Amino acid sequence: MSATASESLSSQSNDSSFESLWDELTWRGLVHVSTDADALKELLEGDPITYYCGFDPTAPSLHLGNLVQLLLMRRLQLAGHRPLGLVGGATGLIGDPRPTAERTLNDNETVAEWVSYLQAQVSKFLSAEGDNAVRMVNNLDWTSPMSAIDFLRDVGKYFRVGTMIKKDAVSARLNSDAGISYTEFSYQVMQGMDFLELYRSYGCVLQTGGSDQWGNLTSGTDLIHKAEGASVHAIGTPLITNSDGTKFGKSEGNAVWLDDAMTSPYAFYQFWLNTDDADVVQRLKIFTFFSRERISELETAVADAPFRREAQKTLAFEVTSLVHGRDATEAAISASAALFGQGELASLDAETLAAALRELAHVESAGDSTIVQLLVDTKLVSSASEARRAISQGGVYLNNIAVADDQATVGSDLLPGNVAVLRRGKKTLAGIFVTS
RNA sequence: GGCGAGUUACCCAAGUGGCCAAAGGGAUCUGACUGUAAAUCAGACUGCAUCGCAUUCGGGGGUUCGAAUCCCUCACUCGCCA
Repeated sequence: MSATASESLSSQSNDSSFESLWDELTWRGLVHVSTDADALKELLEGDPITYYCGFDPTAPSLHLGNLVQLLLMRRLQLAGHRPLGLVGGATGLIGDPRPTAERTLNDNETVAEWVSYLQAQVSKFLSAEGDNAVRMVNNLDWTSPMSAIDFLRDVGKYFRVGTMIKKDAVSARLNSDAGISYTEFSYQVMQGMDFLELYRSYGCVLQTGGSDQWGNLTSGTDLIHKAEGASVHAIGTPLITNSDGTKFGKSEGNAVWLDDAMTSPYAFYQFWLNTDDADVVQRLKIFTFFSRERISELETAVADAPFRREAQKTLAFEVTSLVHGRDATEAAISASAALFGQGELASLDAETLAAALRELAHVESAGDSTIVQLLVDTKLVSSASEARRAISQGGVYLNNIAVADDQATVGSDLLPGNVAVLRRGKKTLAGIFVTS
């Protein structure tokens, strides 16, 4: 990821036209469930509080679902509150129960490595300056020294199994064929313990997370209530869904990652650019710092001139800049313009074309490679059979010309700079750099 | 510990000896229509290859000319009873 974080951090602000931060958060649709709303509203308007949100190292990078949390944290920080960024070095070793099936355990070294990656990513989205600078914590630090006896006596006693099995995540698993291991069953206890620890060490009184984490969030508030007699708070953000019912945050079946090595800035930009009309306003509210006035303008633009896709373009620009920085975003836009522009590919100059192709999946190849092979090499398809199938369905294009023959090669009909653009379907592209 | 039920392709789910590479639905992909949108309609959807071949129905072994389908065994899951 680029190092342009501070530049965009300093340009961010909450919308001052709202009476309170709470009103803005609810307007943006960021609150799906919470503890007592009136109390929370009052709390957020008062003196700075300390709050936290946890991220488990289940992959080498955070993804778009996590971005919702990061931006919520940032909004709270902008209002003067003090963030704790928790990366779950301990909880990541246990595994949060998914509704469908047991997780595969990752080994300690892998998890430790992922912890360091996630810490760097979280840090990027929160300011490290001022008296409410972000502080990073790792639950391995207080979990690891604890003995099993201490855990069961000091923490376990506060947890009732009846309550634990009623949590959605657990009951879903108990009612499924997959069942649940004691390991994952214990997850909510560990997360509850985190909140208690942060309450004691930092005076942390608010935890945020996805609504699918609600059971884990309340496990913390309940524990603090019992162990310390204090009332603390939790906010659960909604699950972001697409209006057509599909899962948000998937591109070509893959998760959209924040790490530019896992999802290129070009692919990231394209993901946002392809947002449905029906979803774009909601996305602007959640993923940008635009004021409600600005968002309202864009909403009008979608209604009046949907074909111009102004809202999508603005959204894509904003979010890509936020995550990858301005320079990478400009490059992604240039590449998009070159590849999806109205003009002939052949009329582009070699420099522009090469730069655009480097934003895509690309390979070097000899001129006599078959199109089928290149489709496979560029990962545009996953097998030679699929490549032939795609060609016979008329879904493969070389330099915008449909490929009819599955024996075809790149040939000599190249674009300036000895390159070719391979396309599958309407918008899945790859670059070919011909070497000989 | 005892008894019963189950494990099918990305997901759900049919199939109980040959007509099963395996019904149906969802997801996904492609085409048409479009705005690099949605909805709709059509097609595709194990792999390699020119009718064909190879591998697949939890793992392993067996019966049979032939098994996802029958037998043995191991693993895992669910339920009831202890």
